[in-house]
Amino acid sequence: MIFTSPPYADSRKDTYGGIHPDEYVNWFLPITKELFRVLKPTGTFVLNIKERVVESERHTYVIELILNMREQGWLWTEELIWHKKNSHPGKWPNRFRDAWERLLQFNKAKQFNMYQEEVMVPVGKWATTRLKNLSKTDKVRDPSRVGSGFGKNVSNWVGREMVYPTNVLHMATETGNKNHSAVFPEALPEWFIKLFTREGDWVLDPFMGSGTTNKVAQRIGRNSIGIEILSEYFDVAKNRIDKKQLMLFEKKGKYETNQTK
Amino acid sequence: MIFTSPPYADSRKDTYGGIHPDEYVNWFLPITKELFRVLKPTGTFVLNIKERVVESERHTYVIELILNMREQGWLWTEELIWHKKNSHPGKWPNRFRDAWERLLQFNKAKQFNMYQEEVMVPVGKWATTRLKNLSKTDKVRDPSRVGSGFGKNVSNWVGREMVYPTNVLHMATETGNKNHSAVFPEALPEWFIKLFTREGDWVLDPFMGSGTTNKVAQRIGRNSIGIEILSEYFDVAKNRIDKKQLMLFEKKGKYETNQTK
DNA sequence: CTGCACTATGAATCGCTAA
DNA sequence: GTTAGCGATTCATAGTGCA
Repeated sequence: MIFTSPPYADSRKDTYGGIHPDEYVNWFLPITKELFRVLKPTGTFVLNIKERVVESERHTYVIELILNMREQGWLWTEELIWHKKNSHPGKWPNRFRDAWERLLQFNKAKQFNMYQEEVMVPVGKWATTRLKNLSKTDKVRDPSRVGSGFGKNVSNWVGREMVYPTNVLHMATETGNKNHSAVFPEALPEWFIKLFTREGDWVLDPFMGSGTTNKVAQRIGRNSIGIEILSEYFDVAKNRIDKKQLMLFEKKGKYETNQTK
Repeated sequence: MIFTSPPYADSRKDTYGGIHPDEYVNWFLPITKELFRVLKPTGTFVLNIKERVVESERHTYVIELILNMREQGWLWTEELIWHKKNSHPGKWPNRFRDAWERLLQFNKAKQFNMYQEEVMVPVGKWATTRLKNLSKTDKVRDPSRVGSGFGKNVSNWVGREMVYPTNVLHMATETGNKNHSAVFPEALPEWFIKLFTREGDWVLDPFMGSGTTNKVAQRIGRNSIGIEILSEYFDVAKNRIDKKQLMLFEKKGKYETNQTK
């Protein structure tokens, strides 16, 4: 799988060079093309992104990116929401605090690897009271009154302690650490790595930053690759990841590089 | 303001005729053009919508609609999230339960009416413990470590009981009632009506359905207009809205109509 | 009047089978 | 070969009724 949180348009000018929102799509598409090339057919690409406000409007580069990636062959399977429970406070005259980001799920084929049992969550408190005494209809399949075809057999739920999650993830941002300005919590890549890979599988983060994705991958027994253009971040990542795993990073040799800002 | 939840593409085949996802944008654009015409310059249009899954992919009609509406002159000011706490259960091999919908905010100008104090929420429990003992840095403006220009003065929060909300709304869908298949909770239009209008202002719902928006508008002292093509829904709405308010609905006369399914 | 027990149902999606 | 129809699956909430 590929999990990444690329530099947001213009928002990290001091650290990453800052891509202008209007140029963002054209800057990113050559990269997604390579990601499409290297991802296995059963793999998944999860892109954590959010559009900036430009001149009082949400900029359209994210939704344009989706449309263009579909032209490259990507399937836009799903969009999950990361609800940032402890988002920055603040007050603006025309909007409220931005407390969510997109987690765009792309695939190469309709059939892909997904291990839903790995991310189950505890059932809600309602279950303890609801399932204490079952009525007669609770013990058989009870079809919906509106004829939707929906039905339920409540007795199937007795003893169940874990249920499947929804496509809304509630996670707090991590605070107070790292020399890296775009910090997502470890729980975020961990959730997707567990969901879309098994032990020994490979995880790629093409915008490694301080290496959170790779650190998590290492901790839960996945192989991983990180790519990072800035040596400051690379140094941070090196200190966070087990040394014996760094062979690929440390490879010697000269490389041809394009000129970049 | 305009608040509406149009028929979702194809999803209510039995009740609304069902617009095919591929035709959805072309079907909706003439309507948004008229909405643009009638909305005041300081007004706001809030569109509650979510894309269907078509052949294992999220369909692109919503994001295409955003792009096309901007061509009409609309500003895409913000996208808020409605987190549906009690979303439909269900299990699928390739996705989880869909627990959120989009609330797209469009405006005609950068300056619009917004009454943020009307939707403040109680401060979280963190305040009672966090503010009990203030450190030295808590009492002055403490700039962000990442150089974002953000700063905070914690002592400003002492004694505050209400705070501004975020752009993520947590509300349960309404259950067990109504002869209308697409029920959003009254709290949803209520939040936006309070935020974007004052008493006596006008609220329009061009897809009235069972009249939830109009009922709420009436309860909190706003004038409202609802438009509904199906007489069954109109009858439901009539029973939910105070009779003396129905003059506009009851207007006599024959109308020219286009042929519709 | 409060609390508890119980019931109904909500913008769903996938895959198989029959037409 | 394509499409339409149907069965299977599964949480959390609000409302009602009764003690």
